[in-house]
Amino acid sequence: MASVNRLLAEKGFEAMTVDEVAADVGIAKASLYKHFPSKEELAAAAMVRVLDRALAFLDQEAAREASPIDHLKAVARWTMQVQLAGEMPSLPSQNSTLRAALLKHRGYLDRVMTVSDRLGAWITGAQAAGQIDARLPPEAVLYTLYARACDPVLAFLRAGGNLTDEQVIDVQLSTCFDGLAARRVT
Amino acid sequence: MASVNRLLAEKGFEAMTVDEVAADVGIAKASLYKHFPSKEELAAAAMVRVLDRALAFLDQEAAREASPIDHLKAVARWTMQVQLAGEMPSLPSQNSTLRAALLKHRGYLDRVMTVSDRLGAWITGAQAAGQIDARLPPEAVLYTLYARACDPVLAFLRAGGNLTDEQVIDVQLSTCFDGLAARRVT
DNA sequence: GTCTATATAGCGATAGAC
DNA sequence: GTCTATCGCTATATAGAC
Repeated sequence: MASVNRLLAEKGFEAMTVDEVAADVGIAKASLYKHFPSKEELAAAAMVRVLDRALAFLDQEAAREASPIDHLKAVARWTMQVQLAGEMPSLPSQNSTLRAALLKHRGYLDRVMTVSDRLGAWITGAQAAGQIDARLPPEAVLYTLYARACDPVLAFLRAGGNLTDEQVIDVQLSTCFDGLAARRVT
Repeated sequence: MASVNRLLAEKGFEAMTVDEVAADVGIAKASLYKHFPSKEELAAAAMVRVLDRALAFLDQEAAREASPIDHLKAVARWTMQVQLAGEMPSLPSQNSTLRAALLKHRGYLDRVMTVSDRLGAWITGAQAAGQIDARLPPEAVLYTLYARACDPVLAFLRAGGNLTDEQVIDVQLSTCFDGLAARRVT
């Protein structure tokens, strides 16, 4: 599962081959197919796994005393940390066989819905409290947070070599919540 | 070339097949291979084409009387318009054979460098003028603008059905430059 | 330049022995 | 549950005639 996660993050679904996964795990391809009926199901299991990690983080975060926007920032930070650690399988926004398979996958859809509901509560809470721009559609905020999982800027900034991983995340957290434009009042 | 652009935007490099391109154009696959020596070169030509369109837009924009940040906003808007029009071939941030080919492709690299230089001038100009947050590394701003070309939020917001394409772009322009957090002073 | 036909290779998936 | 061996298909790329 960890191998799939890493390869999926590294190369994407189409470029990842089942042979590679099997080789990385150290078993035969046929053995892998005894556990997962298809490449799509294999990838879906990796997606479910990361969503379970996300749900566990949300539980932990909900127990913490903080304002809605601080919870959202913590979520964004966690998401980017997972991506930089190479453990975030990239979501297929493009049309693909994986996308079709995920849209029929109960376990995946249920988890996405649960995560979205819980983030949605923080988003509307933060908007009501004047912490998140109330003019933005809540879905736009939600999608923007999800997009932190596949933000290509993280890898580019890291590749630049001038910033530590934590600095990269701080920059992106600032860009995400405060924008590129200078703020007259901080 | 337009077919490649569209298919590349729709399905990505790995999922796009040369057969599809040939069928879409209405010629035989072998005929296509008389013009382009490989699938990578075919895709690279599409990338070069969109970069030339970008350079033409930068010329036009440079002739307009405006402050650096307004130029940058216009560029971001143009980029998102092209993406929503289905004419933006997605950049391969992941490892792939295309990425390797592009890194050896003079025409592509030259154009990327030229675009980056011209955007870079506006970025540092906007930072000096206090319009862009001066604490952000200029590369972070540059990469963030490039990332508008493959922002998955655009497609998700459009799929939601509640916003017109122009509204989607306005929301994302606001998110990009002003951030998710509410501004105390606008 | 365009076509038909084909070479070549890699991939997802399966058969069947142990 | 794991293996070796292989099927069937599709993809990139090429040969060679017109």
